[in-house]
This record gives sequence, C-alpha cells and structure tokens, in this order.
Amino acid sequence: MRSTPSSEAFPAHTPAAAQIFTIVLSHGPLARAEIAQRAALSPAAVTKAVRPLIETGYLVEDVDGRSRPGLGRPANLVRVDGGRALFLGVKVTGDEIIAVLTDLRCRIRIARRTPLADRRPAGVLATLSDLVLELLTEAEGFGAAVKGVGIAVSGDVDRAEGLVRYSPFLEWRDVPLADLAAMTVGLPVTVDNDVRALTVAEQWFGAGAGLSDFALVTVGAGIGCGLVVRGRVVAGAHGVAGEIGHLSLDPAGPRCHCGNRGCVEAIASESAIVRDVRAGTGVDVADAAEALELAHRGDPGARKVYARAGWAIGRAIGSVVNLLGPERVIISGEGLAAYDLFAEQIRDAFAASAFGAAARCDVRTHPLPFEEWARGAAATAIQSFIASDPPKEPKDHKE
Amino acid sequence: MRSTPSSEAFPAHTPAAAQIFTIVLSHGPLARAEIAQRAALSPAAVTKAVRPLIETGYLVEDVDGRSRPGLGRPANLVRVDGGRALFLGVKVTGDEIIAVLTDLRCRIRIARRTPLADRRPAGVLATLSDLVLELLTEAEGFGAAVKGVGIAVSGDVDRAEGLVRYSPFLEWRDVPLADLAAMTVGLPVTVDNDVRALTVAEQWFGAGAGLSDFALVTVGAGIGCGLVVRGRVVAGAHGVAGEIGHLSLDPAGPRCHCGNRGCVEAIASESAIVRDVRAGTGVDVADAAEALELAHRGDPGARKVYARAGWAIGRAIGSVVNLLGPERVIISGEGLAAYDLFAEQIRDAFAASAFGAAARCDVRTHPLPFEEWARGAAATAIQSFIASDPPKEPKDHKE
DNA sequence: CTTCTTTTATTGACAGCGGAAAAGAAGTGC
DNA sequence: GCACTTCTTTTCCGCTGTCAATAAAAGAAG
Repeated sequence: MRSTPSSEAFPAHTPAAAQIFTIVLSHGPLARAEIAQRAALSPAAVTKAVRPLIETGYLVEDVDGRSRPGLGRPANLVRVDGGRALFLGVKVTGDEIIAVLTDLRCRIRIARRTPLADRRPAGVLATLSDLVLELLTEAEGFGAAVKGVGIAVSGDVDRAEGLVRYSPFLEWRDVPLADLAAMTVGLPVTVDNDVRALTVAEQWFGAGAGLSDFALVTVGAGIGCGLVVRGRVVAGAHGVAGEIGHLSLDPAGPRCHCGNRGCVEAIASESAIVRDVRAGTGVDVADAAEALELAHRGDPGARKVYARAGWAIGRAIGSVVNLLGPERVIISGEGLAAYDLFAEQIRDAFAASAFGAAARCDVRTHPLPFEEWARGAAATAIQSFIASDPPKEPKDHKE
Repeated sequence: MRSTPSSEAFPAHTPAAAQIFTIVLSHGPLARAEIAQRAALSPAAVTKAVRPLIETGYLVEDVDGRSRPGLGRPANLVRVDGGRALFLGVKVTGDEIIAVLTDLRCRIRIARRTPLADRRPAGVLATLSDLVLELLTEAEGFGAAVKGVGIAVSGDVDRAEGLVRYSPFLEWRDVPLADLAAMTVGLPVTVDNDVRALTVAEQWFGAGAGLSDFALVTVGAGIGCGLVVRGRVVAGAHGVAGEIGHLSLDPAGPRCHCGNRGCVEAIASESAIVRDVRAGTGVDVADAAEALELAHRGDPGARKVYARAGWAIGRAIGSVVNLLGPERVIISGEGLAAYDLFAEQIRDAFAASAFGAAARCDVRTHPLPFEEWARGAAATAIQSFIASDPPKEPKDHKE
C-alpha cells in the first residue's frame, strides 16, 4: 500500500492527538496543562498523546520555555518543529501558477510563479509538474521530507474526491486533478477551492486562529468568502458556499455576468471598478492599478467608484454577519491596495446593515501577498497530513 | 443534586447512544443494521447501546416489524416509544402564550393558548406558570412523566445560559428566563430563540429530517431563518444568526424599522404587505387576512404586492443558498396562506440569484399550524433531555 | 535552610467504549 | 432437510482517556 518514499505516517492515531497537535500548531508554544484545558482533556491524556509526537520530532520542548514566573512549578512549553516536514502549495489561476514550499508551520521557504500557456488540464498538469518537481529538488537542501502537496483552484471543487467539478476560469469540468497530480509527483495531493484553502490558512495560522466562527472576505479580481462555522470550513452540500460575489444588492445596479443586476462583483470587482472608472471619468485606464492611481491622485469620479465598491463590500459583509453571526470578519485580497479609498464606506455600510448584537462582530483587514493563495493550498496539505484524512494517495484508487 | 421528582436521567450516557437514539427518533422504525450504517458504528455497538434503551422503555421492538421480504433473516425493527415521556413546549409572543404537551416523539397531545396581558417578565412568568401547571395536571392522565419544558422566545437568546438577552417584542433585556421558570415549575427548562427551536423540530421531526445542511425560512409577521450546517443549528458567536429579514435587497425600497431601506421584512412581512396593499389599491384593509382576501379575489394591485413579496423572499433564499449551499430550503410560516400568490415569484427570483451548483438546492414548503412554534420549543426540551446537555436544573445554580 | 504551598507533569491501575470474529437466529429457495 | 443470506448477539480484546497518587520544580514563609 503506502508506497510513498519515506512516508511514515503522522503519529496522531487518535482524533484527540490530531486536535492537540492542531492546537499547538495554531497557538505557538503551550504548556501541557493549557493544552489540556483547550482540548477539554485531562492532563494525563495530553502527556500520553504528546509523547509519541515528541519522539517522532513533530513536537519539541521549548528549552528556554519557562513561563509563569509566579507560583508553582513552571510549565514545560511544547511547540511544533516547523522544520520537521515540508509541504508544497500550488495555486492555479487562469494565467499563471504560483507555488510555495512551506514548512510544517506553513512558513514559506521558497516561492515561485510561472506563466501558464495552456489552460487545458494536460497543459496545466505539465506546467504544474515541472514547477513541483523543481521545488522538490530544491527542497532536498532543507533536511526534511516533503509530505504532501496542496492545490488550490477557483470554482466548484470536491475536496474529498480531489475533483474539480467546474472551474470557469480554467474552463474545466470534472477533472480528477488530485489523482492526476498524485501520479506525476508521487506524493499525497489535496485539491480544494482556493478561497476555502485560504480560509484554512487563516484559521490555523492567521487572523482566524482560535476562532470557531469567522468569515474571510477576499477582494480582488472576484469577491469571495470563506466561512468557518463551529471550527469547520463550510463547503455546502453541493460544494458551493460563500458565494458572496453574487449577492445582489441593487436591482437597478450594473448587470453582472451571472445574469443578475447589482451583484457585489458587478460593483466591486477589479473589472467592475475599471469599467466604472472609465465611464465616470472619461480616462481610459488600462487596468486596476491605473484606476487606483487615478483615485489616489484625487480624481473625484474615480474616488466615487471606489466609495461605491466599499458600500457594496460593507453591505455584503453585513449580510454574512446577519446570517451567520461570526465573531470576526477578515477582509483580504489584492483589492486591499485600495483600502484607504473605501475603508470608511465598508465600515458604514456594515454598521448600517448589521442587525442587533451581530454588529459586535470584529471587522478587520489582513494583507495578502501574492504567495498567500499558494500558502493556503499548503495549509490544506498540512491539514490532510495531520488528519490523515487520506488525501489522494498516489497508488490505490479506492472509491 | 438531581432533585426533580421521578427524574431518572435518560440512559444514553455515551454520545454514540444519544446519536443512535436521535437517528431512531428521526427515521422511524429501523433495523439495528441500518442504524449501524447511519451512525457509522459496528452492529455490535448498536446492539449494546440499544439494550439499555429498551430496558428502560425508551425504545421498543416493533412486534410486527418484519421488513425485507427478500433474502436473509428479517430485521427486528426498533422505534422510539413516544408515550414513554412527555414534554412541554411554550411559545411566548407579544400578545399570547401558546403551550403544547407533546410526547417523546414530539407529537402534540394537548394545545392551549392564553392571551398575555402583561409583557413584563413577572407578568409573563405568572401566565406561563399557570399554563404550564395546568398542562402538568392534565398530563397526569397520560401515564408518563413530563421530563422537561422548552420555551421559545423571539430575539437574542442564549440557550446555554437560559438567558433572554434582548427581545424587541417583549421589550426584555437580560432576563434569566430558564432559571426563573425552572424555579416555578420544578422541571428542567430550556430556553431558545423561536426560529432556532422551530428549526430543531424541523430537523428531527419534519422536512429537514436526515439532512445535514438545510435552511428553514419562516414567513409571517416577520421573516426569519434557521440554519443547519453539518447537522447543527447555527447560533452565531453572539447568539444572532439567520437574520434574513434584514438583508437589504433594494436601496430604493421602502424604509424598514431597522433603519435601512429595502429589507426583506420591509417588503414581505405581514405589516409591509398590509401597508403596500393599502397604498396600492386604496382599499383600507384592516389586516393581513383582508389583504389576502382582496388578492385572492383577483385585485391586480394587491396581487402585485404579493408578487413583490415573493420576489423578495426568493432573493433572500438565493442569498442563503449562495452563502451556505444547503441541500434544502423549507419555507414555512403563517405567510404560506398566500403561497399561491407568490410561489412563482419565489421560484423565479431564487433561480435567478442562485449561483452555479447551488441552484440544485431543493426549495419546498411546509405548512405551519399555530401550535408549531410551541412544538419547536418542545423539540428543544427533547433535545436537551437526550443530550443531557444539562438544561437549567431547578435547584443548583452553577457557574 | 528547611518546610509549606502551589502548580505542572507523569505514572499506573482501571473502566468503558467500540471493533473483530464467530456463532446464533430466522427467514427464503431448492 | 439443506444451502444461502442477512440480521443480531456474544465473547474477547485493544485502546483511550480518567482518576488518584506521586514526583518535580519552583516561590513563600518561618
């Protein structure tokens, strides 16, 4: 069976051990006693679960970790040894592939991007494999094995099956990407929707760490949303969830490619902003960057467009908050470059639409460098590795 | 401790046993083998978990239950003995209290309603206690003990604490209703938001049985929504969730009491419909029933108002579906009396706004007699009883 | 400097849950 | 009656996590 080279499995046989590891992963060095509290387990159980993880090197005792200068015996802190394992994260967009090599703590060691010539599955797979193999050879210098590969694709993705059901940008339908990729790279492969992948990264290593209910809103070429409810990323019964971009906010608004009017994406996506800035100012801006510059130079027409985008985003966040009551909403994405232009409108529109106690929700931003999407993919690989929630193993194709 | 008379606890000590009981409760008579499948347990585990439940009388073997006329040994079906325990469900509205006595399968045995003179906590509590005690004496004829009381209140309710944080209709703030009621009735009391309570009833005994992801939309005096994600009712980090009524659909729409424009409630609630029918027809209809009659008689102005309400409801459902991807949406509530007037618009607006695979969601209606809200409250009591998720016990006030 | 208090960590005994395998039970078809 | 199938139960067993007791590592108190 388990034919992958050097693939001793992760020694968290029990769900509790995986939970403990995840807690330590998200919350830095921790005392066993505190782990016990957070996991609602007895200290003894923690000791026993931690031991094999230390013996295999996934956890280490923090030597200088002497905390609590007050009473009692000081705690022996435990943390995850990031260098113990490596992972690859790959984000496939319509015109390029971004790949990162991360450690077990999802810290990026190397990042690479390659333009994508051919969007068809075979073409993507070829480019992807080259990039992955390149990173795999480079990874050899880091003294740890690569334990898994995560791939993030926008669209309707079935993670359990490793199947890309439909991706509009790539024009794919029912591509068994996990199996295909696993065959060429010889490692376990996890495939997930890009926004959900980013949400996992945020949940474990970012602004959502420790929260059981939060939402991640991405603003950029599209408007996306990842949802975490009771500590789990929402995937929806049909693999579709968080489609915040097509909430319709104004029946008199601009037409959207989805057929409706006044969708958030039809108002606040990059292409919508470029279109509206052109129409509103007469200046023939070529892309989002130029539109942004025009607004930053103070052009009132352009600023108005951004203000409206902020209104739409704030309204959309209000809808999410009213429906799910998250503890926090994290706004991220390339669109944050324009944040100063619509921060106020987002806040106002959110405050106006949030109902009752939902308004207590903490709305904040989190910058998102371009490798972040690929890092999200790596996070899903780490998640699969820990859960031993078997990703697509190279060989056996079970059903 | 456990001082409640005749309160031998429910003998499902393990989560698995509670899960098994819930499965049998929702899915009628079942063979142990099928229970094992649904619960992802071994048949042996089911046998062992079922035995004490049968010994205590909560489950019974269906004598005539010989299924599967085909091959193999016929199954011995097991079902919940509804008559083994009784529960009370109470719904508190602004001007009346509705109470039902149900059995363990949440079938209504008696229903009562009493007008409410005084909305202040003390007044409500007095009326509620009278009604509950009346039902408790009547319950003595049914040969089973009442095991718990559920109370449903609209607004912001913290079920874990049994606390009504804020109820606009009652003008309550931070009323520890569960403790207060438990003291006067001497039984465990569960307090929950009314829509969530109804959602529990739907999840266990109604159109949501067996589904892990669905939404319940109630149309009536207000527009509410209960959400079930991965088999659990969503309560939100701050106790607010499913506030579908204040999704804003049209910035040019009618003003809502929440301060916004074009909220679903400002278009499709009973009061909004009455207001708009008056304005649109010139007929001074007194209430929703008259408005409905006018529309049913074919008045085009009135019909238009209902059509617009249908549009708003369909849009709201579309938003829920885009965000959460439920398997099914159940439309219910007193507003269903007008369903023939806006069914088409709901369907169309939903279809137009649902994105991609989310459109596969099954949207259906489910009638809702007036006692149903109280039945929802009883369902929460049953849920607390099974989970032994301790509701508010009469005596000890821990924390 | 010794002793007490406080908190953390570990150990070993133990209970209980759930699985595997095998046997038993209750039918149909031949 | 016999073979076959499927459901149910029994027995045994491993494993997980709790409990209670103990060790360990400090500061505080006298």
